[in-house]
Amino acid sequence: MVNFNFYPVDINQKVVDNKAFLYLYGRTDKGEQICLVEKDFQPYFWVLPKENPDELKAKLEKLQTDEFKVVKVETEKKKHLEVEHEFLKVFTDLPKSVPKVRNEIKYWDLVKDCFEYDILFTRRYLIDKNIIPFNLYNIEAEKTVEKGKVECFEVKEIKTTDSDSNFEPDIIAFDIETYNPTALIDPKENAILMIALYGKDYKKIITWKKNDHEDAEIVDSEAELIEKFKKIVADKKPDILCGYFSDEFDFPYIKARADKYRIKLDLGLDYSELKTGRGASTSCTIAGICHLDVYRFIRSVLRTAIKGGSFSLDSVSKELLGAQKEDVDVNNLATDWDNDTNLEMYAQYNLQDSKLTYDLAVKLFPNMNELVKMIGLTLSDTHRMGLSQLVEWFLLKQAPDFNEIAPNRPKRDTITERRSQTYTGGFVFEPTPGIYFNVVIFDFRSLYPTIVASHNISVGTLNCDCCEDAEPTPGLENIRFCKRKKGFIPSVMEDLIERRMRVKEIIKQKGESPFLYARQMSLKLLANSFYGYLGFFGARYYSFDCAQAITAYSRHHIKKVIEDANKENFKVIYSDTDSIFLELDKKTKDEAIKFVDKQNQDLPGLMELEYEGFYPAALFVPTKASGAGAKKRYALLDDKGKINIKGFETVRRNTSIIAKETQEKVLKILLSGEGDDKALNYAKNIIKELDDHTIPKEKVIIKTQLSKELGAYESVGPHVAIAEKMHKKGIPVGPGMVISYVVCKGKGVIRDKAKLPEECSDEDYDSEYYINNQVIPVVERILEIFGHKKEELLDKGSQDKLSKFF
DNA sequence: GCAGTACGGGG
DNA sequence: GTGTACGTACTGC
Repeated sequence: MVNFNFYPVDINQKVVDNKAFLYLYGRTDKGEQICLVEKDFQPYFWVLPKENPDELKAKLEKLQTDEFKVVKVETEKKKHLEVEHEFLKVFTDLPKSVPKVRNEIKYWDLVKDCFEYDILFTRRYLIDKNIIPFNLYNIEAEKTVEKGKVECFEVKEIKTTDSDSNFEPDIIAFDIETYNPTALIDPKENAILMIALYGKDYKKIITWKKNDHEDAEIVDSEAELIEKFKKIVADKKPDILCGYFSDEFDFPYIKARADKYRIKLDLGLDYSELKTGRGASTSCTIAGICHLDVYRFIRSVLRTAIKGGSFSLDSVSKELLGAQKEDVDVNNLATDWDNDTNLEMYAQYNLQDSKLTYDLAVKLFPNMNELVKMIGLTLSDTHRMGLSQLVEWFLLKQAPDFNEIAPNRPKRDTITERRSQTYTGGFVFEPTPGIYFNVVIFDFRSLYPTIVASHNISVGTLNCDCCEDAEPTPGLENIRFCKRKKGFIPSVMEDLIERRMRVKEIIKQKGESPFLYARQMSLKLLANSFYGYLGFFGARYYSFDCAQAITAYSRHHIKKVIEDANKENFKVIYSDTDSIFLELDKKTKDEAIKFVDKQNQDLPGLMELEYEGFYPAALFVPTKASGAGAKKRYALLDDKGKINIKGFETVRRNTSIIAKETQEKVLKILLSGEGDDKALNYAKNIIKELDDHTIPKEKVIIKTQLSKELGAYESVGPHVAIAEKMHKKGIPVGPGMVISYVVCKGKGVIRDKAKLPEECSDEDYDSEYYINNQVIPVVERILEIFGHKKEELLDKGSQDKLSKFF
């Protein structure tokens, strides 16, 4: 018997001799990578009997076929949605028998329902044993022999430790560059030219042509490059191997090339091969090593925190690291590779991408670590989860502490039904379009979470039997919540809010650290996701009435603030859900702050109104339809002179550069007080330049991606028409390729007028199209505020030509 | 207005 | 594998 301290990192399961074993990989506190084998955990699920539990128990105990077997049945008192019942805990021989047994018995007369039959075996184990990845455990184990790259121990006991020591994972980032003679990405045809790896005190670029980069290692062929990559991963033994978009690009690409050379990509610590997901949205996994796709985490969890709108490595790095990619046009790589030119430059570009990925992983690790600790699943699982999934697994993790059995995931028809139901959202006070000066913003801190906690909103407290005469939810006569007993969801919510308040208190006293910041952010993120979760059609704990009650309470509270503000002669100009914009008019900033303090004395429980800030100017635009102020579309000038644009046309790839530039410039002119005439003239001038064709065609190119084979399209969009033209000219086209085109003069629908950029000159583009469909739409509603009509945007010279469009 | 399709990230 | 995205915006008809 041996005893040591251990940080779990990853978990796997395997069936050996018709028994399911669990393999917990990780690192000892001495830094050795090892594997623990658990042989005594049995798969199970829950059955709720209809009336006669003993009869059902006896029948289940005898259930056995060639395919599956029930090995044990236990009776246990558990709660389901806060109501106690007698449940049967049904153990099966193997994990895969669980769904089989469930399918066999679900229509039995004695069975009312089955629960928790779709929780993956490895996740079930982590939750039940309360094993939290990256926490330190004391292990009693016995040395055993298993096929693998690391030492193996059979677990006898796993004990929690008091240690607050933080696990510091070894992280390696990687990135590939591929041969790209066409715009088409094709792993069947095109080789991997370089792989860069970057870690703490480690950097290397592997390539198979002469390269003068000081960190380059030259091998003889692409096949050797892949072997070398394998060897480095095996030698460096990282806990985390990360890439950027590597779930859907780097790893599938490497796998495809390895298959071509019949190289086994046995990166797993048990020599198992890299598992690539098929199609979009699936993950690539390596046994024993956490494959972290930094892009997935950013997209799924940090999406609201990224202001730039794009999740590209370059823009995310700029925003989070203040660093950027090398300024290299990777489109020339194939040509340069063929000519043996600039290869050192590409090696540096490759290395820089892996460095940025590494730096992002290190920077975001505290956040991911906090989520892992709250959710209690591996980083590999956690970092790919969306907010609803995080809430769901958080609840699944908490449920045993409340003796709760979780509801099932909804079936297709339930989802359809849920999707069709709608209810009123937050309160919106529509702004009158215009420009305002000296604006103050208030907002409720964590509005929905504090409502859930303060008003006891939970599936099990909804319309309880014990408080029938309690006051109903404002505006919802038939919805009220228990006043006597705190519900499951409000309990965990209150815990989240209070934990966050404690962390913030520590930050106040001891100063901020990345770790404390990450902890409070993660708590906030999770708490804020509950409301969306309760109203999400795919949720186990879906509750239409709870979701609806939350917004009803929010409307009630914000309307009260607006009323009070108006009474005190603040001018409310806009309000949406949890925020209120006021024009100070004759009032002062101090008076606004005092108003907030007074409001807080009246608010219940954990609810709180905050003074968000002061803005010298704010601009609201009208909607197309009503002419009233559009919600969530405004631009602010802050007291540092910076312009914040909210909710305006997000610029996608298929918008021309000229449209984006014009909109930004017009807003800047208006907010900085240079006057609407100047803004109008600016826009007019752009329109004139488009009409005169003095704007170069580069600024009017529209780019759209081809998603399938040419023959597979039922409807032919402009980019498909162009792709067909390219195909006829002998240019290879296929799925994934970005088609650039310019809408040119001519007759018919847009696809008839689209041309390849190189086939037209600055003179050929259709000014009318760009003026009417690209530039005017983005500026007209802004200028409308000042009474300027579309027609004013047009110079006399072009008036005739364009008048027919209005 | 509906249905079908593309977007994202990567080279 | 006790699994198979997702929410939004545009175009064509």
